[in-house]
Amino acid sequence: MKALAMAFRADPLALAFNRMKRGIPKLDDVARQAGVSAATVSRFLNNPGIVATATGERIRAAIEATGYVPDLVAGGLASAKSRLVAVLVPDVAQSIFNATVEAMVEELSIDGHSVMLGLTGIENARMPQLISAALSRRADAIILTGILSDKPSRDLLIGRNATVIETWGLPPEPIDVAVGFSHHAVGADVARFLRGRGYRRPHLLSASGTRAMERRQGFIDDWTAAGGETPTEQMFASQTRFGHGRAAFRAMRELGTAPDVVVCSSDWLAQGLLVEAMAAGVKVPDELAVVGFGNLAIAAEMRPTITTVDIDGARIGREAVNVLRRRAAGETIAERHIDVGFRLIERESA
Amino acid sequence: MKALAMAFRADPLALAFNRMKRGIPKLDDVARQAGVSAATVSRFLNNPGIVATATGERIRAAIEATGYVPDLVAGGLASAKSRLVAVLVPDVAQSIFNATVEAMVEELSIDGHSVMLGLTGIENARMPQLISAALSRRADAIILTGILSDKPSRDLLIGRNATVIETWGLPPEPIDVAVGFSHHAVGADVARFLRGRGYRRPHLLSASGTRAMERRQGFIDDWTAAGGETPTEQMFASQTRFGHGRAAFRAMRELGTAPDVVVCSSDWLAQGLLVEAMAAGVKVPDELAVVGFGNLAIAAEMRPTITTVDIDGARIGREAVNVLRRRAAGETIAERHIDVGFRLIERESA
DNA sequence: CTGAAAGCGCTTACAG
DNA sequence: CTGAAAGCGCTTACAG
Repeated sequence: MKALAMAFRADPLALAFNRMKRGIPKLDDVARQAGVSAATVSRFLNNPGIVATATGERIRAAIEATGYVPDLVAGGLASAKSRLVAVLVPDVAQSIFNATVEAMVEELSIDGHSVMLGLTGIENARMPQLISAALSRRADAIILTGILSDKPSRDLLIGRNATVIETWGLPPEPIDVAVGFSHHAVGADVARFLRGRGYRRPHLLSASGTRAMERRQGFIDDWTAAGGETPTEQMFASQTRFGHGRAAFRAMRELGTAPDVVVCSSDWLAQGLLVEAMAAGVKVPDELAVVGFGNLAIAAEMRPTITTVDIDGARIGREAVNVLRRRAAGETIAERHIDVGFRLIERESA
Repeated sequence: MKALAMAFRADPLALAFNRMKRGIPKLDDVARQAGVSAATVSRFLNNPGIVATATGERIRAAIEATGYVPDLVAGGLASAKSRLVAVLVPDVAQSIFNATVEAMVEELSIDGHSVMLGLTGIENARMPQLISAALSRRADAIILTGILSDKPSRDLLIGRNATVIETWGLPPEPIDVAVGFSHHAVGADVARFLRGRGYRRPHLLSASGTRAMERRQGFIDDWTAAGGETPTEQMFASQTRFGHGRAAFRAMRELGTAPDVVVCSSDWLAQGLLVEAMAAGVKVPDELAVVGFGNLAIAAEMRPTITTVDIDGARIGREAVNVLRRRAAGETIAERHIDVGFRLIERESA
């Protein structure tokens, strides 16, 4: 059955025949049925208000009767608006960006936009191909997490005057608009908080990504500026998963000086650490305190609950889409940075 | 700058002017530059082998020189192939389907397909709109998780002879092809396993979704058929998250008869239960055993490690894409069901 | 408020 | 192996 359809594909006449047989109606069919021109049907579809009520009603009935579904591919070509937004994230399996993606997709679909999802992979290796794919599809906008560092891609996008929203960070020179927060400030805030709580020997557990590195630097800058010793630390190649936290716990125990608090670059790390500490009979936070990052659902649910930094990922997604909305409404966006901030959530683990 | 671009949009002449000014090259520009016809450039792009080597080289150089990026919207309209696949899942925030989505996106992008991501929401409420959107975009295929139960959508897809892959289940009558496993069999297997381990008073903790209900039924059928008492149980409205496991633990303690094992419909539930049990000083599995579902990363990382049912979500994604590949290669797919099976993973918690 | 017509940027059967 | 031409299904300025 499918093979048959494929065989037909090659020949336009056969294709037309095939469509007739299968009865996929097009705009013309609706127009004929309603006794109006194709132009009027198109207007009704895109801007019902400008069509006479009676005409509109006939068209509505014709659409219903024919089961017409507009061809957005053809529409996009004709109008130079794709109603498609590319969302590019590193991964989706277990990602801190998932709440952002979810919020974006929901907001965009309210506006009648579709989402083209691209996974850029570790270190954003596939970013250039995905940018190119987004341009190929004539995406109305590209939303990505992190900062676009690939120079050729940047130039391409700037050259095309593309709408690009960078999220989860505030680069000094965004391509277009950035929605995020200062990772450096997060690190500094955590340092200040821990100092206030009387901790003296922090140990940093970080993923090696750009953003985690900025938080780390923020912590170190603030901590040492206040006279603290340079913290001990451990780094992980890529993503920080639960398992790393466990491994880290063991490695930490072999350090010369025992830390009194561990600053983790994700709640997954913090969780892994916690589980391992409990299994080893180490009391948290009395013998070892733990701070996470992200305020994932688990942070509030673990025992002990995890002190962490809350990032409102869904809000980042909504703000990003909101920029697109304002643009679509003709507004010129003056700000190039939209800071959604963050909140340190004090719980039991530190 | 953006507002200016928008102002231009309305007028095609201005648009053409705008493009020239901004220099977005099209196929014709490449053809002119290479001294060949547009048809030949198109052929080179879609099937380099049928173009003479020297010609191809000139075209390649012209593409490079102009910075041409093909317009897949126009191409899609002309060829009736969108190279777009719609992937429809309930959510992406914390979903058991994420590994499947990830694998699909990666495999599809290898084939040069883009992914249109749709979130169907609780109870797949937005499924009909998303099906319609996918058809509007002329998606080459629609991959969805679960079974498509909405009758109008089913009819629409069947009427259009659409390529539809249903995943994570094996419905008796798939629309087209289904890739998944038997949830009933999972439940039965878990029952058999626990009986073999000597457990006598299972307690079922289930989400109310279709698939969880099938596993529950499979458990009950097998358990009672073997002479077991009908298990006690608790149900959750929608998704099963970590927090539910904690709440469930407390509720369970008020039951008349204390269960000796809890069968959870997800690893998140199991994890929540475990955390709460540990906090309450209840020993797992000696005083209370726990079984999860899904074999998420955390299942192997928790202390104690969680006995669960492994579903190879990534494989489901790959198999689904593989069906599309075989179709594209002209193969007729005889099987309507592709069973990827499951594995009970025996760990410490039960 | 509505219609006729041109055009969006490609692909592809046909003919050479 | 290559070109000329028709066509994919819409949108929209123009004219009424």
